[in-house]
Amino acid sequence: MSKSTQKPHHHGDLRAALILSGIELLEEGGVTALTLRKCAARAGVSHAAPAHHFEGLQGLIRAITDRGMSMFATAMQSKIDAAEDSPFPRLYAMCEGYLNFFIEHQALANLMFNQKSELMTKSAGGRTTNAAFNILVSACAPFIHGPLGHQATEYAVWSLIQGFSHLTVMGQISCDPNQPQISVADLFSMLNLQVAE
Amino acid sequence: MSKSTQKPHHHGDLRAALILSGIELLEEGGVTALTLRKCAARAGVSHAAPAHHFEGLQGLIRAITDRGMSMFATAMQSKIDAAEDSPFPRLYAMCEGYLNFFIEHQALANLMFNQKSELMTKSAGGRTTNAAFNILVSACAPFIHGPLGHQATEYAVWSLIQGFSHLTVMGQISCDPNQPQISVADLFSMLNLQVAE
DNA sequence: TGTACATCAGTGAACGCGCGTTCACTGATGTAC
DNA sequence: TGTACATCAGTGAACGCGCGTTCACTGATGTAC
Repeated sequence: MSKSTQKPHHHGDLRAALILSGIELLEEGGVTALTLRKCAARAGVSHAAPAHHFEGLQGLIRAITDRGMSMFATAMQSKIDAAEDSPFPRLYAMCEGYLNFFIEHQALANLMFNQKSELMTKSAGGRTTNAAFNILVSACAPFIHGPLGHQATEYAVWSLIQGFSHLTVMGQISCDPNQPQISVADLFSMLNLQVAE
Repeated sequence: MSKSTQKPHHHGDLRAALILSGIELLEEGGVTALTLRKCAARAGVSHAAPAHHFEGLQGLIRAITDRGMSMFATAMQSKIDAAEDSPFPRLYAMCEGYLNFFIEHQALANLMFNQKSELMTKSAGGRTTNAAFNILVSACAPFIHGPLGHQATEYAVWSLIQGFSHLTVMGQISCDPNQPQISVADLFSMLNLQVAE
């Protein structure tokens, strides 16, 4: 709450600081490096302090996941906003945002996508409270057609970019600059997409 | 080595037993449940015994990964062997083996695919020592064509089935029996594949 | 075939470590009057 | 404006736990002669 330039004795926003510290730890040392004690140390408080803000390590992880999801949505949306306003460029921009997020926040993405959750499962209305998945659904919308409907398109696009991002980050798909690098557009040229009339 | 039906005092094949125990622990409790002490207990030996067979926990994890890769290759190959001997059925069979392995060995698959490794990175000749990836490459071979060559086809197929398997296992893609289930064939009908002449 | 000996796999006690959690406490903040 | 008091965030010592690792040991196995 405090906007004073003096560092208040009562931290001010320890909760946010702990989430940030947690993300840093995650990115430096992977999920095994994420502990309450280390987060507290990095935020400059005693190791017992986090108990006032989170329900154990699981609570912190939940908060980090939420923060990550919002960063993820932002990464995709800002790419889309910078793209030409037509279906293919928007789709590719979304996917580039997806891939970049994985590259820039590898361990965080790993944490987010290695939890059993239904954060991204659609409700009957096709929407969810998860902003990131809604962005993906919107980017796919112009391409929905055929007997398989939206499910095939969305799952194909999602699976393709999820798998590609994951394999890239894990070093399975060559990042060697001497090798010809495959682009998102090249990858998606393999997909049978056309703008529905 | 011993094939005697009597349980020998010197375990006989403790190394293999520890790998098996490790896989069981993994599948029961995820990667955090995988410890040397628990593996030893499950294999019925003292907790110091594994040190004679593995270089620490990392060594055990490496051995489990290797075993997992071989199970993974077998899962795909046996599906292919049971399929009609033509390109599409073989490709779909490979993918079903891929998906089934993830479903049946979730935590093991997770462990295998969340390591930075180049196990599956192709050498210049397009082959690798990894049997699983060679199976995937072979299944893709009939479809290679166009200016993008083998890379686009292989990466698209691999990314698609990897993403789909991962998202399915993580519960992101609905497994609700009331929802229309999307099949591997439906998914791959979205991919622009044709048998090269 | 028998004996002596080296090798090797597994034992069990002990160690230090980092972890999450608890608890009485302190000191700053906010509020009632 | 001032005082009394409740609330709340952070402290620091202490706890028990499971972990990997070490080490002297034991007892079975394999080998040389």
